Amino acid sequence: MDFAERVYGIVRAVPAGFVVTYGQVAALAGFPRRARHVGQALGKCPADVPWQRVVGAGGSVRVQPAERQLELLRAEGVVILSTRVDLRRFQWRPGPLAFA
DNA sequence: CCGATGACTCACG
DNA sequence: CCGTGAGCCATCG
Repeated sequence: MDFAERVYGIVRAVPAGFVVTYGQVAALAGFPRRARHVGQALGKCPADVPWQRVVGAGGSVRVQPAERQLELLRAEGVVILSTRVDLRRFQWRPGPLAFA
């Protein structure tokens, strides 16, 4: 299982209406220092991967143009506060058995 | 092989 | 809040 595959598996596990950060995904994948590569992998991910649910640390959107991602997130109920996702309420925390 | 690149992050001013 | 700079590291040309 390579890095990208793990990333896709993790992102697919994020429920609609929630988001995770690049660094968080990298850590969950077992590679805490590869936040940048999460983005690289998402750039060419399969269609069934909800890439819009991955944002930068602090809730910032790094995708250009950002409007596209913001639109998809709003559509699933995520509240955007002036170009930033309200992580306080929408960051997903994997439960103990999320990946067992 | 090597340097440039980048959907990152953090510290500082 | 904004810009800078420095670590980071796989991928690309």
